Amino acid sequence: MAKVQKTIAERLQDIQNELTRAERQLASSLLANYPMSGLSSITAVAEHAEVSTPTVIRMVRKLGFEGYPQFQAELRKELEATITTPITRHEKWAGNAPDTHILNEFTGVVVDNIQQSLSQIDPTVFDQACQLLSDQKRSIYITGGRITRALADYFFMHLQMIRKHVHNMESRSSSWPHYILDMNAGDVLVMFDVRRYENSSIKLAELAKNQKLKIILFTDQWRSPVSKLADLTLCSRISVPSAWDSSVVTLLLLEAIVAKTQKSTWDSTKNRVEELENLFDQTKFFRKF
Amino acid sequence: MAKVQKTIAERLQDIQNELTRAERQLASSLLANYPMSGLSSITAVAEHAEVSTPTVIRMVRKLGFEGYPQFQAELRKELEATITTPITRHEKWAGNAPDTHILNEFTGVVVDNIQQSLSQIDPTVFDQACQLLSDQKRSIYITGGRITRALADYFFMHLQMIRKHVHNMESRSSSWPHYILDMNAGDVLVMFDVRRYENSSIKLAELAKNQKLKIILFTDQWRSPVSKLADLTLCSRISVPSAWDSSVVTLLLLEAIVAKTQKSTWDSTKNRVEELENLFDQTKFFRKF
DNA sequence: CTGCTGGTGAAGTAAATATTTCAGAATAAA
DNA sequence: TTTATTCTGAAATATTTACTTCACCAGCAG
Repeated sequence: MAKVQKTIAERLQDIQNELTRAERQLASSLLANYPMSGLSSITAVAEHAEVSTPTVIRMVRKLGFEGYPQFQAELRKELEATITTPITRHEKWAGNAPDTHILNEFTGVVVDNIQQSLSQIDPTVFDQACQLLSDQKRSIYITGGRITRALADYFFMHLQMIRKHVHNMESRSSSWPHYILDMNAGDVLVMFDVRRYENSSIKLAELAKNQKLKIILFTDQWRSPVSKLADLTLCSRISVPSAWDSSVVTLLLLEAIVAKTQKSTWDSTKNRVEELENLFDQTKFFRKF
Repeated sequence: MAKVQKTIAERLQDIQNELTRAERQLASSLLANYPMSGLSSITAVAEHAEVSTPTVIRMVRKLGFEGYPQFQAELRKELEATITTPITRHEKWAGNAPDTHILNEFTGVVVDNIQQSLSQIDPTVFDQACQLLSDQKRSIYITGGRITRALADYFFMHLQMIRKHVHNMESRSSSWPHYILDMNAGDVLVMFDVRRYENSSIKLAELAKNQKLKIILFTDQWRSPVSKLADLTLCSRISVPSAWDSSVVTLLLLEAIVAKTQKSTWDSTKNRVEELENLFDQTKFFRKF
């Protein structure tokens, strides 16, 4: 079994007696508030320990590094390993596959994306979005682009189960004027726009703003230009090892919004959902199991 | 009481809207593994984010620092405060929300679903599915149910970019005979069927079997009855704290399949994709940024 | 299409950091 | 005291890093 690499701190301790006076002075200064003190420039480190810069270099070489930058890089790596243990890293997701299998690789990145996206989301924005979508006095209009069409459909279908007045806008921008004609101030426009941002989106957002609509935008980490006009923007990380981007995080957000909206409006929507279930049962279109 | 100084991460979040494209790209790169990525030289940071060094300086100035070294010093200070107070265990997904917030609850369950689904997937089944879908001699037919319609559409759109002869079957079962008429032995039928399994799915699967089609089925952990007829079955865990089920894991599988299929057929599909990109460029329908 | 504006990075410059050299200080042994 | 040896930092040099300038190009208003 491979020997675990010693930390720089340990190595410093080990070679203590091979060090000269000035070097020991330096070492003790470094260990004093390890490892932060090693992250500044060689000059700062030398001054802080009250030794000369050549002393720093000589000692670093005794540790086996080629030069100060190499030493510093190692220190950074060490530090990174220390602070990034927030989640137990799954080496493998698909148990039977080697961890180089695309399933494992892909899944790892997606889970990272989830974590990072979530950590950057402002929960009040999320809550406000749910708030707007629960308000039955507002009509909801949903629109997606080439890629996000499917997400828009999915969201539409679920919202439709929860509440009235949900409209799934056609993709063709020529059909938008008809929708816009019907929109009232305070209505909500849900837009999806991810990279290869569509020119038409901006136009639509502007029209909607003129009608005093509230805009909820789902976009990627680089933010569609629509975000300047949107009232609420929710960003997802979408890069994965693939020729195309991932929609997983966005879908997760949509489902979470549906879950919360459904919970908060359960009293008023309970009947609606039950009726729907009955209708499906009656058509014998679905089997129970 | 004095206002607590915001962290650089928070400040970066705050000014997102005032940032330009390249700057956002940089900000996102910095936040990606914050704060370690900010501790190397300006050159390294710029390269890592794939922007130029002037962009780094400009953004750092927008944050109110005089120059990069000042920015870096602040980061170090922040990091020092963090590591000397190791309270920062990541119990939460959405950083600012309490862990009882639905975002955290929901996300936790979804990530569990991902892990469990993946651990139960046979990678050879996954590989075989990719294999079938890469084979340009076979036509592909895709069909989804009420809930899974959006997933089917999403999959269709991506496969269509990769290869020829992909067909998105209408939902109405009355239209299926037309498709079945065109199917040849060896063609592939991709089916989606999750709970509240649809009666019509079984019928379609039987018809397809008669035509000697290969069936790839996406279903839930309890398995649609179609799985008895399917050649390859891929199951996802779908329960979440919501009135409805989650499609996140299924979407993840679809994207992974697309990624692998695209990679394995890249030589032959490269031109197809590039041509497609050109067409989109020519229609000026999308903007570059 | 035309001329603007603002964002961007290549290239050049300034400033620092890192490294080498070397003279002299400190130490130890004769 | 000499003499050899080792250690040290000032100063010179090499290398990187930080910053500035500017031409170019995309996007956009007219």
